[in-house]
Amino acid sequence: MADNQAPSAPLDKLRHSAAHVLADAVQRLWPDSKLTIGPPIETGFYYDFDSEHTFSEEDLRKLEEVMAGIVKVNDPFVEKEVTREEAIAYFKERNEPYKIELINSFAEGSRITLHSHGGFTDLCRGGHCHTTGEIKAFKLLSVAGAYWRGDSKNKQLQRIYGTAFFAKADLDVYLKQLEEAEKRDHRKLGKELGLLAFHPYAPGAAFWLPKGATVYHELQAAMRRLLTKEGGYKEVRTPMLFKSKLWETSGHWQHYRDDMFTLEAEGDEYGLKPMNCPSHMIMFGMGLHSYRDLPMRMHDQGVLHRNELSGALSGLTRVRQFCQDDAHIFLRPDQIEAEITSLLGLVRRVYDAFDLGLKIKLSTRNPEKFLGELAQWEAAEASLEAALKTNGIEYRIEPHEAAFYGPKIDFDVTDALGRKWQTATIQLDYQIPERFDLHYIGEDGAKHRPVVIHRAIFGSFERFIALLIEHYAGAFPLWLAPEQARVVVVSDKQEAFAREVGAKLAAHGLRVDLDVSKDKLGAKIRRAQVEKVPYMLVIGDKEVEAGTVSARRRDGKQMDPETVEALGLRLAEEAKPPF
RNA sequence: GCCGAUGUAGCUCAGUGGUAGAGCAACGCUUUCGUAAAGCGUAGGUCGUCAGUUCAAUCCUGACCAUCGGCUCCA
Repeated sequence: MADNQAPSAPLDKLRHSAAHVLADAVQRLWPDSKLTIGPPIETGFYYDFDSEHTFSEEDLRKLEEVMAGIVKVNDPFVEKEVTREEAIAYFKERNEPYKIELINSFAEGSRITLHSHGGFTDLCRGGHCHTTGEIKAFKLLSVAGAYWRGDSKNKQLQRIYGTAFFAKADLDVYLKQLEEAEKRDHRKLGKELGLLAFHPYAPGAAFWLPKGATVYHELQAAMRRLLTKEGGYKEVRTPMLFKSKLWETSGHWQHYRDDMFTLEAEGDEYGLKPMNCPSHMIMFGMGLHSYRDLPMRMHDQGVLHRNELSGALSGLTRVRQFCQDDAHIFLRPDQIEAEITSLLGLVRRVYDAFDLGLKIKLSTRNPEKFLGELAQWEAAEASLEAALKTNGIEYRIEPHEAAFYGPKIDFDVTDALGRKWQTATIQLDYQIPERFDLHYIGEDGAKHRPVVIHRAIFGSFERFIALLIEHYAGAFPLWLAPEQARVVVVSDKQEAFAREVGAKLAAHGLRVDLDVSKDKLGAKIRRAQVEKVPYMLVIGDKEVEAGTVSARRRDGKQMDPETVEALGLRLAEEAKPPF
């Protein structure tokens, strides 16, 4: 814990204390286990161990029992300040090499403290509750692998995740939430609702079934319309496969090759594009551009491939083949701030339409992996930050998280299980125009270097759809619903009229299906509910006689009878994209 | 890629060292029914793949593939 921030919030203190109690329990049951670190996190806490013993799910239950015993004894947490030498001697005697490594990494003159409860002592900056007895409501959740100090070159440790709350009721609420969240998981719902599928022959690449493809296409069309009709963008299409020469020019060969799929043909090496930017640079470079034509905005929904590590793949949120709602904006340096401001507005507008919350971060230069001059980077970072500040946007800085070509503003959405996923991004790039030797003709008649903004609003359609499925729990708003209305007959006597109703609604551009199966009405209603169809139209003798329909909404609400024409107009209006 | 777990019928899941079951779905018949599951019947599986151990492997062992929880990495 020593190299982490000392917890300040009371709940963090409780959880940090729970991590100590866990470490105590682990060493009681498996004394050879070496301690490393164990901080509180947003949803609880974890502790990383280096142990000969492999922790299993059953072990977690045993550990919980031992922890409960420690809690019952109700020992106080006690702090003791020690010198570096004392600390090293203490952990040397206890054979705790990781703790010694931590102590050695502390800056000269650091205050070093030990925290104990009962007979257990850990190197720790502090931030505990008063006694172990306060940790009444806790649960160990899972075991995972984690590298020592977060570096994949280091030894892999075993991480035990847990959570703790002040009250049992709070813990129960949290566990219930986890359960509910699992029901929204896009992988589960994607299968159940027949939206998409995967196959072992194409790991990391989705099969979009008709229903899922509908959602995909609606989103593509909506974004295309927004950007080209209102945003001043032109849509382009570019090749997927390029000779290595391009990737050398773009810098991808040097910085991104491990993530690319490559192949050989006629002795030439090719790479499948992992991003659209290089193709757009080529396009810009094909013509001569006046300063009057800038900003020039190219939108591209092309297919991208990235050779992600097999263990990193995850449903739709992390795939090897995907499309972004990508665009590159070529502009003059004096246009940057206005463009960023308008992009921030665009992102807000789209996410508000979905009622999705965003976390915003400014990712700055990675000192190990960057192209170009330091001064330019600093200028780029400053202009992004200025735009955020002028627009009164709350953000946090993520050091070292920039792309290799420039700093960026990233936008995160949280999934059903509380994991954050990056979606929208706005990246400023002074490097790539340089590498592709791009220029425009200025007012002065001379050549000038444009700046490039890489940006995406949805991010990737795949990831965005995953988040939407979870956000709506599969119950898409009308404009995205694969099947917008279902006409259900009470008995097959009404089939002819039902077909007429279906055809009339379809004529309004609505996606309508008919259920004329022999099941009872209740079964048909249930099926439509389970499939989360937004509107059901039950057609019985009443409807046939009156020549009207009465829609049943997905939430169970029964609408007043109306003509099919009136309903069609109403639904068509509701089915318009919200941006 | 690494650590750990999982893989049985279209789906959800039982199960055993002596070559497998349930519910739902599918199909057939009966029922024509008013807002969340009608009844009966039929069919459906080289138990992820490939090796090995064994008289015998879906079960034990190993390798591989895929998926899941994390780590690393990232839209």
